[in-house]
Amino acid sequence: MEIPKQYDPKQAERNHYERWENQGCFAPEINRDENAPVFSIAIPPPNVTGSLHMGHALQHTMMDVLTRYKRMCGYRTLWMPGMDHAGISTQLMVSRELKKEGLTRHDLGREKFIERVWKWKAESGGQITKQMRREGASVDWSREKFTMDEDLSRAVREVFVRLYEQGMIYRGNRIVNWCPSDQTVLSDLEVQKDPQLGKLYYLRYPEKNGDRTVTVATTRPETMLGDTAVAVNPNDERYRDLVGTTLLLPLTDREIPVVADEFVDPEFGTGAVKVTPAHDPNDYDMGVRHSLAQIVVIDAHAKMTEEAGADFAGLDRYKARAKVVEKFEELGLLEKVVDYEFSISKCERCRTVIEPLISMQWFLRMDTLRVLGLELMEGFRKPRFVPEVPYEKVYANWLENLRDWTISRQLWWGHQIPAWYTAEGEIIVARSEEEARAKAGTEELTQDPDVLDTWFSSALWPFSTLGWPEETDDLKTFYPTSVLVTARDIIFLWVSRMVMMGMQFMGDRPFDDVFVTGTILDKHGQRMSKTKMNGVDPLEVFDKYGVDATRLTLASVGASDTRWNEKQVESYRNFANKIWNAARFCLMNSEGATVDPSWHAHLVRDEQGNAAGDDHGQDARATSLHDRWIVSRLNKTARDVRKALGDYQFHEAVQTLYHFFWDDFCDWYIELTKSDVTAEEPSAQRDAARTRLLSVLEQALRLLHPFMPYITEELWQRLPGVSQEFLHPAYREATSTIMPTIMLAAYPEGNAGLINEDVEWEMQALIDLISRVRNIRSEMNIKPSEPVRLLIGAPHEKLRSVFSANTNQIRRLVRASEVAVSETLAAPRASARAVLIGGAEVAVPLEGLIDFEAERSRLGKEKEKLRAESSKLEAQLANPQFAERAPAEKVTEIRARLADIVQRTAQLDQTIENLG
RNA sequence: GCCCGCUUAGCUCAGUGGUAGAGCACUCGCUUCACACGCGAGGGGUCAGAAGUUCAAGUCUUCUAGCGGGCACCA
Repeated sequence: MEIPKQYDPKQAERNHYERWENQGCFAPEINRDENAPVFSIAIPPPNVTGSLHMGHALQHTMMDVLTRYKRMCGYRTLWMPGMDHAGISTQLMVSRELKKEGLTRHDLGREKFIERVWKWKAESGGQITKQMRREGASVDWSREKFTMDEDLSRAVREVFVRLYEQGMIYRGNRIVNWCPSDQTVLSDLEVQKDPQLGKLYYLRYPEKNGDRTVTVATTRPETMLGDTAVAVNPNDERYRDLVGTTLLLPLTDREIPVVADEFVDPEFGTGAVKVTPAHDPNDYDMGVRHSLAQIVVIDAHAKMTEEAGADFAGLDRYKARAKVVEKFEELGLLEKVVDYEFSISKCERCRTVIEPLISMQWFLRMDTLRVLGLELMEGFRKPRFVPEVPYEKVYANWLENLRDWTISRQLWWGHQIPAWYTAEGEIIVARSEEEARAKAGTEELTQDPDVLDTWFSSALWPFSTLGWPEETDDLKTFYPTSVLVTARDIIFLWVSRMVMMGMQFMGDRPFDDVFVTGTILDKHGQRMSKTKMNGVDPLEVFDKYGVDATRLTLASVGASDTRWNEKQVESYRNFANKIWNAARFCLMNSEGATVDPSWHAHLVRDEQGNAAGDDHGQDARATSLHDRWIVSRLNKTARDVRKALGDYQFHEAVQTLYHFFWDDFCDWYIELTKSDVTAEEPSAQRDAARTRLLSVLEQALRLLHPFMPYITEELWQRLPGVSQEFLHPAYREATSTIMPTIMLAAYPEGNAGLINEDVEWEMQALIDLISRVRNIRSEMNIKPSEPVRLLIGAPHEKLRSVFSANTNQIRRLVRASEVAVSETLAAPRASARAVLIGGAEVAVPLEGLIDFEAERSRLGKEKEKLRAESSKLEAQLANPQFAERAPAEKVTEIRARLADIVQRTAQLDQTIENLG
């Protein structure tokens, strides 16, 4: 059998995904067990313009691990894939393409432009779907959804109409965040606050009837052209007599009042605030409170309007700023300009500085929805946030201070708002134009040109993708979904909105659990971002180290932030290679054997802990200590992995598997079984050992599969004897005609009856013996090729039989020429010795080789370690309160440990004395 | 200003009251018939600091320092 010495991930990655997908292994229908429990995940839909980044790879890995794991456990699993239409980004992308052709979207017109977007999507959108196949993501592509699909669009219209009819959606002229570059309104969440080093300008406004001036401070002098008042705090002594008086607004012929408002902080600036209701959210509110005029001096392109006066009309906002300052200076009304650090609102996508503008938009009232979202957190159907701290609180905090959500966008790409206007300006909200005409009783209708915020449709994702508003089987089966796996920054944007919409329209939470992943930072601890150019491309990592190794790395990140560490991927690449070579060894020695998943069945212990058929290796099936031990280890591993995954402790699951495979299986089991397995002559004993080895490997591959789908499938397919019988019963019916696959094999159970602590203790003694002798060899500088003799003294009868039964293995692993086991140790003076578990001792006679000084120092170090531990334990026991208050079992444990150390110390002393 | 998180081996990180761990890096020795992406043996930690609770604290409480994040305000 020719198997390369090095694992080639690319080859395995090419071999299996297509078959999995084509054979329908990802679809829930493959499970024919009517009573199967259900597991479902709705993918946080990636952006149609996006391509895979580390954050996706991280979340997809975790979702896929969970999905594959649950599938192997026999759940009816659905991981629903899809994308959102990313209104602004997509429109920008296609507009940029048009620009290269010398066109704008207006040249094409709305309809042609939308066609062009669909064409773009078909040709270059959705890179992520291809990349997800590379990741091995076991999503059901037959159900793939896109937020602009007709069925999802219908759900959007339905929700809009219902919310409107309930009075939760309204249209209003209010101050909003406007992006002068994208020419659309943005929600609060699409606005990014950036720190900025700017200036604070102190401007003087003269009194109408008097000689005084009032100084106001502003970062935006150009807005003074739209001022309609100056506000002071009602309790501010300095300005009390000014309240109610009139000021002359410079550069205009306007007279503005001084008003008193609690909002003004007397401590800040001059304590007098210019009020520009049309261009500042706080001023807008003040304007409403004092019935001030709203004078629009800046337009949608951030240029000054006619209202700003002839000198300024048409100027860009920054040019106007300079000009205003210049004029104030000329008039002697500029008191001072100081450097000032503040934060400025920018468009999250294009980084243009936001212009607060008064504009007619659609809003979703948040008060009722907020209550739904908060009530859920107190109810018994509350989603479990993992980690609970701090995300449960973050989520609730945000809900508590929410402002109404601006849901309209001045774009063409998106769900056009299902609202029509009659010639008289009456608003008709309907599911379709026909319905609108019927409602209005006229044909003369114009549809609102705006579209809805992309997140409006994303908020419906967990149920719209399952067929809502129809009561489909999918909806009944898979809602609520089992878990949402997502990044921190999506909690507000998406999680809370999905919860509110789910509660409103499904009457239930959209997911049972919310797992919030950590963030992968660059090696300096900075967030990866396009602008910083510090991102690591997951596809490059796949190419360099393989998908499976990358998945293990990502799964280890868990819920806390972690710096990207390529060395870590390398070590998992090495792990994959280790798996490959372990399998290579098994396969190279597999003649005469086939995998038998139930070979260990006779080892199951009953409730009293007695092993059925276990008569210490005398059984015809001839299980050795290491066979019983690896079965115990394997079941413990399965149990621990299951527990870890149940708690979303991916890192712990990976560690457990890594340790089991490398340390237990490779370093000990394979090494201990080698002498049986590699026998030249065929024999029943040899083939039985080979069968056991292959069978353990097969179980190990199943354990690893959810994390490392490719290598496990690649190797599993090569195992002799794998068949339909290996699959979980739920899949046998549907898969009778297809090739068996490890992804539908039953996940190992972690059977408590197969965990045997006595066996583990005996094995530990054997491992201890071998390690101690190896340590002696190394410390005494004995050449690896030089055989040694071992004299073992073991007062414990059980251990004597363990050592005696394994003399072959011991000889092999420590290169011993002879292993003599007796009750008490009688060794020549010139021996190196070690004290072992269970009161046993080992001596390695080293006539002429031993350096007595070195040996004394080696034993001295040993004793020092024991002394350190015993003094700790003694101190603990010396405290009378310890015995009084600590649990009895703890006291017993400590006493036993101390007794053991005392005994070992005595043995060591004896040994040192014997050295002379 | 309010809230939260982090600080453990040289590095990256695990560790939910009871013997301080892993990977990488480091030292020494090995072409041992699965694997040098390997094998064997080692060294390395007053768990940021202080005080407290407890029989017992890396783990719980409070405070301090440093780093990071979120929210509000920012005239």
